[in-house]
Amino acid sequence: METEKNNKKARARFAPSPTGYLHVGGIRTALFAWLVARQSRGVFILRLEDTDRNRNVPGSAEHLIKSLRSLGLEYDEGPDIGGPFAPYRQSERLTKYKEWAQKLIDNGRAYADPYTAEEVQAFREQAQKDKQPFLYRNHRPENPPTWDGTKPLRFKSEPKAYSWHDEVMGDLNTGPEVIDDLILIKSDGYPTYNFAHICDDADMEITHIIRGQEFIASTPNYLNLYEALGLTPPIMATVPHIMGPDGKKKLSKRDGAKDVLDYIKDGILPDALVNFIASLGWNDGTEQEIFTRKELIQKFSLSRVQRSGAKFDEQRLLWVNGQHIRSLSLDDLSQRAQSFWPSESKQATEDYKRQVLALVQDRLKTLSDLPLLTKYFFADPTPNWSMIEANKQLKKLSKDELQHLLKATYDKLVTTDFNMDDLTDALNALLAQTGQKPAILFSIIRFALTWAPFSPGLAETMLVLGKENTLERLHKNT
RNA sequence: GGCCCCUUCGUCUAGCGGUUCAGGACAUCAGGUUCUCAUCCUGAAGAUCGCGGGUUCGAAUCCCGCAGGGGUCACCA
Repeated sequence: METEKNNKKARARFAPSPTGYLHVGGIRTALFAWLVARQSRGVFILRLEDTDRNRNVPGSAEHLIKSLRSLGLEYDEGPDIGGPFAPYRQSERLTKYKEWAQKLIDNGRAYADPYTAEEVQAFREQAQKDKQPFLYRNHRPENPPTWDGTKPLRFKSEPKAYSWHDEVMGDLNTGPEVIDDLILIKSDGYPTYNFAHICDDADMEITHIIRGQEFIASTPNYLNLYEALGLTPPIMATVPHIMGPDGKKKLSKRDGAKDVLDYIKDGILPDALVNFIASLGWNDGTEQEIFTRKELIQKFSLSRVQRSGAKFDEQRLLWVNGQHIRSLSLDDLSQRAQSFWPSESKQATEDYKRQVLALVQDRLKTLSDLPLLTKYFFADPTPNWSMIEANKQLKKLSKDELQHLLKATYDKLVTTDFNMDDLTDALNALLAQTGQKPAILFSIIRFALTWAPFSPGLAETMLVLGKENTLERLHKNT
């Protein structure tokens, strides 16, 4: 059957329900749809599926929108920005669904459901007891009442076998036994997802539906509905779930699936998160692991998406993030780091911060590591001699001996020009002069300057701290 | 229970009948980079390709069973 229509401009939508925040599982279908749209220089659409009034959570639509923007998944049509097929909120499109429903009623393909919810529930329980799948159509009434909007409106299905192509899953087949009379419009007047998404996709000229695995079982029912409405189904792609820590069940909020905005707040770069999520279940067939956004748009293809679920691995996310941080220019990194500096840095100049940043760029796994890594560049560190006790080499020396080494360093540096070459020469000269191993001399100097468990190279650190500051800190510890 | 999908190192994966006693990446461990941490580089360990049958000169790759896992059978999406 057909493969991807990459040459044609896609209209791909992300259609979440505003029922909470977006986690990595949810963002993945958004990302894939976005990639398909951008790849074909087509259109990415956000549509809010808010037809279940009980599940809507106030504020979650705004949160969803913020999440998409934070990740750089900009949409071209959506509830807040409009577009040629507005509105993009299903609760504002009720008349559209009524029109589509009327077509089905007129063709004898929809009818009012005369049963009460309790009666249907009784049928369902009986089926379960008999270990049979529940099919409403086995109870389809012979002479249903006229639909007046107070009862659910059901689709009168025509059971048959289907084969169809899914961009991710390949060719799929089912028999007629899975086709049933779904509810099109609920008794509260709102359409079900099953009906609304088909109407909207048609109205909005959607070309690609990308959705989670849970919809695969109902796809034949949708195909039946498309036929009854005289519609050609869009290209469908079913992506597997991202798995929770146990590796078996899909990742859920219960497993602690984080809000994607929290990753950004924790210093994960949007490009890194996008790279990571894309490569959870997708690769381009080469050994490349790190992709820029541009490369993803070029290389992504639904047909190379994995059919099995993948476990979310935060370790790997951190590695991907580190790779992206390191590939950033200093300018770019400075921009992104702005809100992550420690409070001690308030007085520091931009230029000084840039110098510090250059030293720690290779050491950042996330931007939120910044305070831990840089504090001592902005405020005098507090001496902590227990760190010396814990050091295998230094604990062999007396405090006096250590202070002598610092004094010698001080004296040498007073007459040293603070540039990389002269500092390196001075340190080498001190090694010769004191007869100490680097493991002793450099360690004690590093402690005196930073009192931190780790820091960049000695000469670089002194250079950024500056001569005055370096001498002062050495002096303080003698 | 019916229907559908999935199953390669701990994890993410490459692999589409032979050049693979299965390649890469994360994580782990060891070594190198004048001190630490990190980066970077090198190396090690780690998968009887879920199991059992077939087809074939030859199978992780094709076919059939089985098992395990997942999804679904809502007036939720």
